Amino acid sequence: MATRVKQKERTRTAIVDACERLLDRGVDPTIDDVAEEAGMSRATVYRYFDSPAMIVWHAMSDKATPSVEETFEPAGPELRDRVIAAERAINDYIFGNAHGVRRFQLGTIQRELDGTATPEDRPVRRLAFIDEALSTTLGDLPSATAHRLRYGLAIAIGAEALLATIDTCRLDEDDARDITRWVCDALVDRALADAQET
Amino acid sequence: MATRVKQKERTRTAIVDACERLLDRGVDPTIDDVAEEAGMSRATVYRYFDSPAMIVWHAMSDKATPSVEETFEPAGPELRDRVIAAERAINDYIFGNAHGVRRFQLGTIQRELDGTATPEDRPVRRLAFIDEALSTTLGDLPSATAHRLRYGLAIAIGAEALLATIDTCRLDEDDARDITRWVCDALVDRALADAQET
DNA sequence: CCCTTCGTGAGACAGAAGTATCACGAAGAT
DNA sequence: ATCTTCGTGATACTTCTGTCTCACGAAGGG
Repeated sequence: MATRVKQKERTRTAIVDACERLLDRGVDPTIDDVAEEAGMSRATVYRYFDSPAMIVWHAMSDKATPSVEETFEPAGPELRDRVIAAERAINDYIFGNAHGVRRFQLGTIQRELDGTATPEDRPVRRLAFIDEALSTTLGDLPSATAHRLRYGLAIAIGAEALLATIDTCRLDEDDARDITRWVCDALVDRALADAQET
Repeated sequence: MATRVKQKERTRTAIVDACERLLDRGVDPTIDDVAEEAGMSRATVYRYFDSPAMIVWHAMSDKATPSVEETFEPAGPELRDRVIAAERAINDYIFGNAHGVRRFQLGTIQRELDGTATPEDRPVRRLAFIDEALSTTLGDLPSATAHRLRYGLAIAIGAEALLATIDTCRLDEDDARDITRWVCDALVDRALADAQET
């Protein structure tokens, strides 16, 4: 049935691209800003996105993030090294783009409050890195342990750890990074210990 | 020189209380709503708070949370038990009031983006619980280890862990809680191991 | 008890969010 | 080639945010 799919796709992309350009310029875009930058009517933008926060959310989702390949290229097969490589890659990005990350997080929470959160609509980026980190060891871990490690790491690697350490506890960045590394390492220890016991 | 301190205090409290009542009624209050509920002028409310999010933030801060005493009353001196007690108390509250917690978090992030975040303006609640959990063992841990454990736990116990597990990774609540407990336990293991080495 | 100070109320105003309506014109079908 | 469908532009309107001004009146000092 899908009518005028390409046209809609082009419009949607144009909106998100316009928003990205505005974000790069450092402005906090309103719907009007995005509409003007994209060269289209306010009404059209509203047909695609409910709120400015949602456009920003999609624009940030499309932004360049570190690549999984480059991250693990220098890493050996050791679980500990690979996890630390993942921590470094993701948290370098997160802590280095704190402002944009917070804006993105604002969108995530708003989606949840609106009830407009849709599970399938974006893959969780960090999980690609975590899974790659676990890939060499996955066979050696009980599946329950692998599951706990996967999502335990997801708590310590990512935007939420930034919010907890920097924004809430008001640690400085070096301190925060030291702690996230320590947490990741502790989770690896525990996962390996769980594996031994079985 | 503080003039009319009590009057200002009364007005401020009236605003926050009005906001709490509205939140209890399930509405997402606007400034107008709060002003009407508090029986005062919009202008007055604006004199005390920059945005609706900030009123909500303060109202949520004042809401009843579990008490430190009750939480640790049944716990022994064992670090592991005390940490798990803290995890249960805080995360029971967090996961049980997810909606309000998300709204609160919205305010926290917005403060950070606005540059209006003020470190001293609220104590970080979870740290009171974490410190009470560590209190019996603190002498046995190197200070660097205690520091890492304190803030490592702060990542796993609290609103941000809810955001990471439920909202971002879309785990169900039981799964999420199992993982936060496992993370806390792993951090305790690692802290005790660090202490041994020294 | 008076008088200054200052918190408050009332209302105007601008900007942005968000909704609704209608006409236009290009995409897709026959 | 013609007709229908539907995405878009334009525009008006409502609500909320956030700022500002000015007059009132009670608190607190003399």
